[in-house]
Parts: sequence; structure tokens; C-alpha cells
Amino acid sequence: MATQDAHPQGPGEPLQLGVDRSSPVPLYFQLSQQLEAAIEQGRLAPGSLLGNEIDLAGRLGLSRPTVRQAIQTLVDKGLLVRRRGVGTQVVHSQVRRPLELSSLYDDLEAAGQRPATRVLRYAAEPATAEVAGALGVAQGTEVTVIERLRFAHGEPMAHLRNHLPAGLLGPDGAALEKTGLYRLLRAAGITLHSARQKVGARAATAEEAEELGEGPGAPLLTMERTAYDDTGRAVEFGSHVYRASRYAFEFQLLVRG
Amino acid sequence: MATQDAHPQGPGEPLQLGVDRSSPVPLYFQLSQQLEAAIEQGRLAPGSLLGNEIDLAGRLGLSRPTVRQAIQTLVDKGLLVRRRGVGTQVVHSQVRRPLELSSLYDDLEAAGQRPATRVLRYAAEPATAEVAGALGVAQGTEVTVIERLRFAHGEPMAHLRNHLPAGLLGPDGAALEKTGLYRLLRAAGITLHSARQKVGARAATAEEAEELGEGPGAPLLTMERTAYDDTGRAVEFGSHVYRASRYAFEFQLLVRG
DNA sequence: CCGTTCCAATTGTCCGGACAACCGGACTTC
DNA sequence: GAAGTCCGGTTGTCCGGACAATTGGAACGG
Repeated sequence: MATQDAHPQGPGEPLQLGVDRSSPVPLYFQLSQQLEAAIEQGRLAPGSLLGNEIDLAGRLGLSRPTVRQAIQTLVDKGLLVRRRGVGTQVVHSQVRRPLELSSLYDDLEAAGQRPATRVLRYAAEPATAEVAGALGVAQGTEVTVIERLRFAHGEPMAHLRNHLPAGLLGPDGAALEKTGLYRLLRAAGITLHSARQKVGARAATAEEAEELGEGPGAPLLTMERTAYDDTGRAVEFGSHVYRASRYAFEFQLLVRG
Repeated sequence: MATQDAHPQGPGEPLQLGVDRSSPVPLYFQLSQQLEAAIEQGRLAPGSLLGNEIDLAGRLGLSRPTVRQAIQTLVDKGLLVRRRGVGTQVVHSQVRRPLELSSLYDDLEAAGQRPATRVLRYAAEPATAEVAGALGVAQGTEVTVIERLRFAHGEPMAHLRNHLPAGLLGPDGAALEKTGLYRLLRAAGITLHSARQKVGARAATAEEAEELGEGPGAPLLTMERTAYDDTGRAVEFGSHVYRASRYAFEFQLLVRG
């Protein structure tokens, strides 16, 4: 299978790769980022082989475990596929973005929709049984309640109701008119780790229809989400309603290897 | 931080762990499965430390890289959290199931709902522009069309329409009355790898309402999905409609580390 | 009493090597 | 010509070791 001189990625250039050993960035991470960029920009064609790990390691002056670690992160992202006895190749599909804990604000902004927010309520009140269960606190504990109306292009898109453990955000609530809740949480030093979601649909009540500019009984998309930080503590319980005529959830799944 | 004699997981038993070197199952996999089972069954309490990797390796007669590989798979699943200088601990949350490429059939069966299926159509026809685009074939190419009505407890739950590249399933279509599509695909040697989904809602048409036993204009949950195998080839395009009064999507997300 | 410095513990990164398992093509054989 | 066999190539698994980076508490000093 002479991969001697013919570069495995085809007749093009040998794909400039190299690591900076003086950088504090881990070597495997430098490599995986370069490979990801090459794939993203099409310099590594879908289906093309990557060249075997031993040679790659030798050419870069790295050890095989380090190269493997770099490749593995891309395999986990779904960009590469390894096959024993064959090699490692770029996946054929043109799909990207493996699915993140999506933030409506970021989604809209990324879509160029210039989101706006009207804060309807920002208060502390005792937790109901449902909220207490979701957040893992005792019923009646004081929690922060946030209700917002989210607009895109000046039109209402969704009604967002969130419950958070008291004291998580502090007095920064005012910033909610200008940015998304998840950004505020991140700014408060909270790193989101996982979330449990439930997506359904139902007909709009009279108030909801009025508020969102829909007809009575219009179909609405509902989403309930409990988000956890990296220690497993529940940091947010959201109960949201979207206009089905204007919004849908899009995401990509990866099957666990 | 003497972890000398006190077992890190608390006053209980030292947590029986051991690997079988004669088994063809990789050692790191044996270990990760045992740890996962222990976490799942609560023998490793949330928040408890796992004991440092060096000792663990020594006790099991394994090397540290092997132990790390086992732990890493559980970190990727979101069951464990590592912190340098601290240790590895079980995540606090009680959540499970990181989100799979969910199959309605499996979902219903797991919930003890005894799903049933009526195949409305199983035919070959030329691909429309929408289907051709989703499957990545030329418009007009012959594709397999499957339309099914899915029941649970004798009540209609959803109308499922799927398009597949011709010849993927062969004549096994009859089995669709007895099992799910994804199981058939797996049995045909296809390993699903990723999928792109879009979840929305809309009002039912007259026929849909009739077919699903809902009132006219009832809210329906819609899902479009294109699934890809491990080479990136599109193997299925589904266009499904669920009764919002009876079904909702539940899933868990992990933030990529 | 409080803040600072230091230190031990633990995970993070990286190396070099060894052998096994598997795939695909070439070759042989019938 | 078709089926089975062999073999080179590649990834999968595992080992043992070394040093760096970070954390949290303990000791120290103000």
C-alpha cells in the first residue's frame, strides 16, 4: 500500500502541519485544531485518508500516543473515522456542529436576527413543588424567577420563564435586556455541563396568543429544560413557549461510539 | 490528604473491582463498565471521590494509562468529573442517558408501551427535490418510501414517513410491522453515526386529525431527520408527525468538553 | 485573627515501545 | 474462473515512566 511519496490526501500540497513546543497549548490540541481547520476548509477532502499514525508522528516529531490523542478528539466530534487495517479518513458528510446546549439568544444572533428581550419579571419567590423538584431544593425555598419576552426583527418569538437558585446571578439581572441568560451564567463563573430537555407542543391560551401575536388556539412549541453545572448542581429550570410558526429546534446528534 | 486506609468512596465496602485478563474484552472497557454499573446502582455515591489513578492502577494490576482510559470514557459520558489536584468524583446529578439517536419504537418499548405498527405504504418512487436533497441523490432517483402509523396501547401516536436509498433494506420490509426501522437498518449491517434533526409544531390537517384521533386543528409535534452512517452517507430521511397530547421528546445534552 | 507562602496530592501531558486484531489485496490452488 | 490462503499495512490495546500544572490545606508570619 505504498504511501511512500504520494501524499495520502491526494495530489495537492502535503498539508502544512507543525507544532510549537514552546506554547503552553498541549501538543495534541494544537494538532487536532490544525486538522479540524483543514477539514473545515476542505484542504482535507471527505473520504481522503489521513496517512498512518506512525509516519505522521515521525514527521511532526511527536510520539504516536500524542498523535492518537489528537485524532481521537476529532473522531469523537464525528469528523474522522478510523478503521483498523485501513486507516483514518475524513467523514463524507458535509454536516457540522454536533449539538450544543443551545441558547435561544445565541441561536438568533448567529442567524443574524438581532434578538431583543423585554424582561417581564425579575423577582424572588418561594419554589413551587415542580420548581423545587427540578432544582433539587426544598419546596418553599426562595428562588429567582425571570420572565422574558424574546423578539426577533421586532416580532415576538417566545415567552421564556426561568427559575434559578437564589443568589446565582446577584444584581446583574438588569443585563438581561441586553444579552442572554446563559452568557450571564457563564460570566458569573458557572460552567454548564449538561441539561435535560423535554420538547412538546400544545395550543396557545388566550393570553399567550395575545402576547405572541398568534391566533387563539395556535400551535406552540414548548420546551422544559433543567441545566446542571459541572458538579451536577442544578442551576436553571426553564419553561419556554415558542411560536411554532416562527421557530423550530434544529440540532445534530452523534451516536456514542 | 491521607487516603491511606479509609476507602475513598466512604465507609462502605471497598467496591469490588477486578479484570479478567483472559477475556477478549479490553481491560479499560471492563473497568469502565464496572465503574458505570457501580455508579448506576449507587454503590458509588454522587460526589464521592474515586481514589487516585496511581493507587487504582496498582490495586488492579493495571497501568495508569489503562485506568485513565477507563475513567475518560465515563467522563465523556458525563458520569465523572476530574479536577486536577483534587481527584475524580461522581457527578452529583441523578440524570442519566446522555441522549441517543432515539428511535420511537425503542422509546415506547422501553416505556413499557408495547408499540404496534401499521404499514400504510412500502413502495419505490422517484425522489422529490426535498428528498433528493436530504439523501444526497439526484432528483428523480428511485427511493424507497415507507409510511407507517405507530400505536401505543392501541391508540395512534404518530404518522411516520421515511425515505431511504433504494435497495438498502431489500425485501425485509415486511418486518416493519413487528419492529422498528432502526433495528432493521442495524440488522442490514448499517451503523448509524449521526443525524440532523428539526423539531417543530403545527396544526393538524383534516386527514391527519382523523387518522390520529385528534380534533381538527389540534397541535402536532413534527420532526424531520436525516440520518447518516459512519461513512457520512445519508441512509434515511424521516418526516414524522406526533400527537402533541400524547408524546414529547425528552433527551439529555452534554456540553462538549 | 487574617493574609501569605509553601507543600503535598492529584490529574494533565508526553514519550517510546511492544504485541494483537483486523482489513484488503495478491497469490495460490482447485 | 472461483474459492481459499497468505501477508503486508494499519489501527487497537497496553505497559512503564517522567515531568508539568493545578488545587487545597497547612504552616507561617503579620
